[in-house]
Amino acid sequence: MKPETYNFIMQVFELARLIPEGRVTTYGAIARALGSAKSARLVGTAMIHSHDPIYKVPAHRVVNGSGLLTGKFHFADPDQMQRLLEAEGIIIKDNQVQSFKQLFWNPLTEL
DNA sequence: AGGATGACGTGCA
DNA sequence: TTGCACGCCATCC
Repeated sequence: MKPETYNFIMQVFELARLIPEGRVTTYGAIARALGSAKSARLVGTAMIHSHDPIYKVPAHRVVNGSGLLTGKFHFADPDQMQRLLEAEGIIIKDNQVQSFKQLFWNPLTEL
């Protein structure tokens, strides 16, 4: 893996760790916060590497722009993402975060 | 080396 | 409002 990419992934991880409990953010928001607005997909790609617990990344708090749990199948157990969110008080229905707009944490305006 | 793929987002019908 | 096509760019095959 290229050094710059590794850096990018590290930045994604660091930002993701700042997401407050009970709040969620999106791949696009993280991409913009890191200055790569057009690379939202890379954030998703980066999150795949977050499965390792040494990174301590709350990957479950990152959803797509519609508040959908698109990455749930990348967890050890597909239901884990929803359970983790519900454990933080977030309501999930049909793979979608309820009151997403209120729970959304914008790294640009709230950091 | 080159094409397909994807934890995305936006625009348009 | 819902669905689909297209742009992005690192990774995978």
